[in-house]
Amino acid sequence: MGRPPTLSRERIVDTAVELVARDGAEHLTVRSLGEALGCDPSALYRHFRNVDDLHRAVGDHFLSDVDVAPRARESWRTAVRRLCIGLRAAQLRQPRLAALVHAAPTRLGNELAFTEALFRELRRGGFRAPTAVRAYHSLIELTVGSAAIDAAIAGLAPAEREAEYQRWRADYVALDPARFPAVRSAAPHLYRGSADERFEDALDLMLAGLVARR
Amino acid sequence: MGRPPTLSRERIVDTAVELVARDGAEHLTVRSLGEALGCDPSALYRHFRNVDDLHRAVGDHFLSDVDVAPRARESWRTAVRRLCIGLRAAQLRQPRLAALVHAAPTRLGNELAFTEALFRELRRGGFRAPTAVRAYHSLIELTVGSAAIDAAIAGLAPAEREAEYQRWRADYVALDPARFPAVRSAAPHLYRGSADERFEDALDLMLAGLVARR
DNA sequence: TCGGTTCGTCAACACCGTTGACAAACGGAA
DNA sequence: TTCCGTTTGTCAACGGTGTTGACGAACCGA
Repeated sequence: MGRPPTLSRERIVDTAVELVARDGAEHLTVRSLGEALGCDPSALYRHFRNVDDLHRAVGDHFLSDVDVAPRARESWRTAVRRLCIGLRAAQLRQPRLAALVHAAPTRLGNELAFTEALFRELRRGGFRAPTAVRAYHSLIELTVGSAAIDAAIAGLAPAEREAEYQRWRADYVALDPARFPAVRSAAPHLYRGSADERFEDALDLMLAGLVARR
Repeated sequence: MGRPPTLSRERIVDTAVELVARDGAEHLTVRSLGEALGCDPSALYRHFRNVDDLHRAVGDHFLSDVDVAPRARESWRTAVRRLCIGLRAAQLRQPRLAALVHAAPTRLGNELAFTEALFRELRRGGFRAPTAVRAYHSLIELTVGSAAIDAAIAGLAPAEREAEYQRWRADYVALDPARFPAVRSAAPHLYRGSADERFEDALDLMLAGLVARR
């Protein structure tokens, strides 16, 4: 009964995902999404309470493609590493969500599956409950946290991103060596490579700490 | 020569800090700041290139009370630990503003002083430039990132915060042991203690990794 | 055929950051 | 003293954002 819908939450989310993939997350606006759907922007409010609600749905969609299935012949350490990298990648695919929502765990479908997988691997690594929890919290703090701060820059186009890094580096290189000797000598090496590489560095450091502590 | 200025970067930043403290960082806009200063919003552009420039200046202001002075008889590891904990504390003091700023380093006075101190200690710990930079990036990623995601919950009153943690824990405890065995058995230990303690756990893990790698 | 319901459209509202033209207020030079 | 150049705040506007309420088209059941 009533007018037949041309839109649906699913179609909207799918289009939003395409739009983010094509133009970057910063171009995902109610108006651009309306245009991509061929409808008036305000029509979206028939399916989502507000733009945050929409962002959540899009974020959930991205979280669904983290591969949490156990793999044969994979060490617990490699598995934990892979899980965290996958979580980060999924979160960076929806920056706005990564920056806001991760203050609290959603405790819903995809996130539960991920959490189970992470604890499964930690247990396999020989960590008992209280220690495993501390390791879990540490890994999540690093993975989700770093995704949150990398989200903004990850939304940029590669060329712009590199230009931004270069600008930061230039500022550090230009420092007075008398006042900032340590920073100055480290400056040429700052913000080389990708944020993903820096995250993996940090993750490996933490994993090394975990192994040393076990 | 020229018309005498009624504004200055310092007065603008001070007013912005008051405004953030009173209304929260999400209400810090060019227009509201102009009103608080009793001037036209566009006047701010005589002192800041854009709103990002302003945000960095305000954010840097909050870093001023991190103690970065070197201490006698303090190991590099203890010093690095203290510096990171101090940085986190400063950022959690203005949670919402931290959310605005954390995307990019401010590269201004207080942040430079902090960065210099951190590199000074890492160098003292025997790390050479490229390795020190990787350690620096890892520590910052963890410290700033975890502050970003802890910011929201840190703003709550202690009682509310504990109630929130208990709610999360209850959700995990209520899970079906058949589908989520690993999470279920870890559940009673989740979100015990403070976010600060969990951060220090993670930091110690990373420091242990650093030592192991050195 | 009629009423009720759904849902996309349209026009507006209240914000946001930012810019360019303009005027007021000064110091120095003529 | 007059005039000029410079600084600096004011003003009006532009294009962008999310959001809302009135409206009408399109359908179903009675």
